[in-house]
Amino acid sequence: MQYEEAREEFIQTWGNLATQWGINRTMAQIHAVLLLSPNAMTTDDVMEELQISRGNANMNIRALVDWALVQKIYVKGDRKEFFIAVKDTYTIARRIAKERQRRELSPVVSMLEVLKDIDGDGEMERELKTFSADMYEMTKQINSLLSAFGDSEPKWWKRKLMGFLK
Amino acid sequence: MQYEEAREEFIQTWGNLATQWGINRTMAQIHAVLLLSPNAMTTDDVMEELQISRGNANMNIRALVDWALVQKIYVKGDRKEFFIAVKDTYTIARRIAKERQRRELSPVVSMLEVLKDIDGDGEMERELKTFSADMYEMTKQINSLLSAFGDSEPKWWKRKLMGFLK
DNA sequence: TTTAATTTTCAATATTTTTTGAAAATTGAA
DNA sequence: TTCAATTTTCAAAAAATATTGAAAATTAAA
Repeated sequence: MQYEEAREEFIQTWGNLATQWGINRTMAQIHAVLLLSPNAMTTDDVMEELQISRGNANMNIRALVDWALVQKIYVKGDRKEFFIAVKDTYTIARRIAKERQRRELSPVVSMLEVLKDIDGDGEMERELKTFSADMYEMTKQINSLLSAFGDSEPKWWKRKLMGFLK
Repeated sequence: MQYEEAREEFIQTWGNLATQWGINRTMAQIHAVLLLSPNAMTTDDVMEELQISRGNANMNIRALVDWALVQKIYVKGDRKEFFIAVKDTYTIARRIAKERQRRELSPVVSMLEVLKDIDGDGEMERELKTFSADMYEMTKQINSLLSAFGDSEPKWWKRKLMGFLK
């Protein structure tokens, strides 16, 4: 397989994936472009590469910086900002997990916390209470798992994972 | 907190969550309604409850059945189809994990498999190869983890999770 | 069979999300 | 300071996604 074809494939797949995550396609494509670039890139480089507008590039690069998946670099003698992606795959996974935990899991945990003690004792009420309690227990466990992952070093995590699967 | 308020809160949060998962809001809201219902419901019940059209209800209920989150029930003496949600939280989690694994992880694994052996040995090529190989290793591990989860019983999983977090 | 109840499909419409691009704000060199 | 380079914002436009509702298909009782 030729380089250009492979590169294109990677950028597209990464983008498609993202849309299934509620992340916008362009954000993921920019991430892909930066991941594959050996050098830091400017906003203009990204615009040129993906044929997108300045506003779009700017907003999505910023989102990537917020997610800590991309770092802003200052090159002396140059006014422009340069960007470089974090390349370590475990770090990437941990940061994505952290962000998703914050956006997805946390709201559920808060909701379930409140739902556990609603008034009444009819069939409907019990259905809601039981389900909330069960869900709360599981969600907290998943939450702990993700926190452990987010706080630990790649080496530790790899070892744990191996042990888990053996 | 009053029952109706709690119920509304649950349905809304579940729906919001779904949009961040690339699942449509209505599908999740129907799921929520069925989860909280002590009895099986018909398409008309769901339409009435969420104030949505027949086409919408039909398509999204079918999607829930495809995900194995909802079961179709035949009540004798009644022409209508009834639906009931799977209530066990670990089963729900496993089925969602399975579906997401299929939709999200699998395409990445296939892509990375192909990308590992591209032509050339320049800086760009090496960047792509190294990254693909790293990513492939990690993705396969996550894949194994999810498979283990999907194939195992709640009891086993709970125990494993406890052990992991201790 | 026939027929009415029920489910499914899908083109048209509505809604939501993303993107653009130009104006406003910011930055830092001179 | 001033001013040009650069970044950011955001209203309007475009694109993507979800919903409607009525017609077509299916189903099962009579």
